[in-house]
Amino acid sequence: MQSLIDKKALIEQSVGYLFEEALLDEMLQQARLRETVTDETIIHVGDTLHMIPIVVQGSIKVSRENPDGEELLLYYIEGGDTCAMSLQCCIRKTASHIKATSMEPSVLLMFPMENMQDWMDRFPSWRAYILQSYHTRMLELMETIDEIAFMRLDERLLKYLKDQVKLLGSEELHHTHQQIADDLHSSRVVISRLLKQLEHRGIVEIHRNRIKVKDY
DNA sequence: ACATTAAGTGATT
DNA sequence: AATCACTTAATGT
Repeated sequence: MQSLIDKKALIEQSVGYLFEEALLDEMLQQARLRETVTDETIIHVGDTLHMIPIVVQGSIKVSRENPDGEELLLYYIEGGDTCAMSLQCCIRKTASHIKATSMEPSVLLMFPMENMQDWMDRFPSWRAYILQSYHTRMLELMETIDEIAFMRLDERLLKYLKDQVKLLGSEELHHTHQQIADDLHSSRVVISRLLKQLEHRGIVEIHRNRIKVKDY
């Protein structure tokens, strides 16, 4: 079966080095593949999750969203990583507090939440992986808080652009100013002006729907 | 040619 | 740094 072979390869390459054979075998049996397109929302605020995702290809951004639909980007998840928050959400069947959006065409492995308690009990490597994930997310969250609290918006914008370039693997970003403003929880006008400044400093080139980061 | 959407700008708070 | 009100530019039909 073609899909089974693909799945095996994907599991091997993305998390093969993390887990023991027995767990990898079970993962192969249980995994469902999910492919996403750019800007597809994977998890909405308020969703209850039944599967826990591991990102194998591409990149996902995780944001906070208030009832008015205003957003703030919290952190990114890329290859081999999971969002530990989704685990708690799965097990306790509580609504998600975050929104997850794929930033590029991505591939996720989805595991039924029925396995979670069992895996936690039987596989030390799985426990370690989940704890590690919590820790990493916590550090990233602190970094984001620092940025919001201590950096000026123009510095934040520049860091955002650099992060996006690194994550997407291209210095050409196909974002509108409005999208950037949403991620940083600012306004389109302000982002346009700051981008213009960066352009004058020779750091970026601005085109419609396209920003080239030259100097990073 | 017209409508729609993205981006630029001056003034005000 | 945000918001308003408006203009200009790019793109789709």
